[in-house]
Amino acid sequence: MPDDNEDELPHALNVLWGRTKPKGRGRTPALSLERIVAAAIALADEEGLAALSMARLAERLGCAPMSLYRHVDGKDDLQLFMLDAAPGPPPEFGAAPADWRGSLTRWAVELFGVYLRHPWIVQLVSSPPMDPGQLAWLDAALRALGGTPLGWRARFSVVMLVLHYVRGAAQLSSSKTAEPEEGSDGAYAALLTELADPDRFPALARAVEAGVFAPQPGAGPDDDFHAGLDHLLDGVEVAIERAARA
Amino acid sequence: MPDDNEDELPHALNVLWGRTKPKGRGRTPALSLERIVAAAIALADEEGLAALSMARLAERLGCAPMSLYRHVDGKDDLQLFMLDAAPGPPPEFGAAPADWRGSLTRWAVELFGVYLRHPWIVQLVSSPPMDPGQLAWLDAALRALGGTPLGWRARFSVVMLVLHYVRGAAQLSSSKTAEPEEGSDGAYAALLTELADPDRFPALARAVEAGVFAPQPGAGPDDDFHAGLDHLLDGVEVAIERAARA
DNA sequence: TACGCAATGCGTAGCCCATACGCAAACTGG
DNA sequence: CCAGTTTGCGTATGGGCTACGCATTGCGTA
Repeated sequence: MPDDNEDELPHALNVLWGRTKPKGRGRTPALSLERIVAAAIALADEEGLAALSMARLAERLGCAPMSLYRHVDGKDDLQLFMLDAAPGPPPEFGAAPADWRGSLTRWAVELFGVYLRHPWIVQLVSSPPMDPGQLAWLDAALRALGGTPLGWRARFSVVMLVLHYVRGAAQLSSSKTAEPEEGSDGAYAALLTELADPDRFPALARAVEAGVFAPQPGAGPDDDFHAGLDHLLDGVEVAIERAARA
Repeated sequence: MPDDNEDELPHALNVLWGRTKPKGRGRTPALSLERIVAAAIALADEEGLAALSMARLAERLGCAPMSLYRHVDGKDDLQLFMLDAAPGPPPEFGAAPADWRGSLTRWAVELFGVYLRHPWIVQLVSSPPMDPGQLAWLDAALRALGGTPLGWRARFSVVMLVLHYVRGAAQLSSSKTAEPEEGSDGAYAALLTELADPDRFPALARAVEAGVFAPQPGAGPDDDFHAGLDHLLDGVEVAIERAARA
């Protein structure tokens, strides 16, 4: 693995961006980077990020733990590969779609779906994205705003706003879905009812009393997400109208 | 530690909410929960969450590793205590402040400061908050909207929106600040310049070209945060005006 | 065909980590 | 002074990541 130094980059990036030697002389590989990454993603999806260890991954692939290190520099590098591959391609729209709000909404909804299917992504993200997979999503979001009068800086700000919201909402949604077996929100609501002393937390007690944390009768789990997203995009719309008048 | 079962709660919560036995008979403690939590917070602040291990924490406290387990049920419980203690008290304002926007802005800015001083908080949050420390912040944010015509459900949605944004912005800001020694953003900008192929990522390439990722000459690091927050609150304002007309 | 190079698979071993268990130490009320 | 109680902590177990080096396998070439 320590073939070239090329940079101080995490090596996963050198591979992801195609800085790789041709190499065709040696033994035929029984393992491949793609298989390793796919197995790692499947394992994290099924049993959570905490269950992802090199040993368990090797077991799932039917190879010895140390064999993985021929294709991956270490666990951190493996996670970089996972972050690149898991989201898949972003939604498609032209360079300057007429309906920025619809495009950005579609982008947000699809990304929300990705995070719900791979909850570990949110826990893993720590540094700014530098891999092709995540940059493609970033580019798509910027393109959704291509028809607006916003400057590049404002567009980026808007995209980050939406991105942060999607991540937060997905994290909240997964944590409520994943834990107990049955009435998941119900447990949290009951606990808050007991803990929210009206003298100490007046507003919270009123909110609990109003049933904010109880599951909505006629609403899916994505309805809260859509409501918040609409608030957010209302603010973006204000900014766009303001920019159009300037 | 396994004194009462009281519930299926993580034990840290039983302590935080005052469900504790008086106990005054035994050996004088050389360690205390407060000292342990404070040392753990300091360690995570200085060397990052990855450097927080029971052994290193004990070393810092001058005791044996296993001594910690007399006061804490395990590492997870310790982290619950840290999450409760680290934020400190939220900003104060009355039950229904006249200036909701100013109040919520102050709340967001202070929370942003908390996250910048304790970057590990964002990495640690996974389940909905149930400790007094975090609930106090939640209550304060709900109170900031006390004078608006929004319903409780809408208020909660707005608070979550702001919370998600603050967390995301703080995570981005810390990851850029923490890594290299000098021109931190510069490195990311240079890398993107090299990687953002205009054919593959047209919008991203244009944004890089426009200097979006270069550090602003006459701007502090919080300016991006404030700009995004204002967009967001513009959207909240739209919702409030809409609710007032109904 | 036979040889050597290149690249892979993987066994061993070292270090760090969380923590169950049980005993020794220290203090207090009677 | 003793019994009871609570704390401090030594030992040991099981798991995790991974540096290192050797055996294995296939290709290109003579």
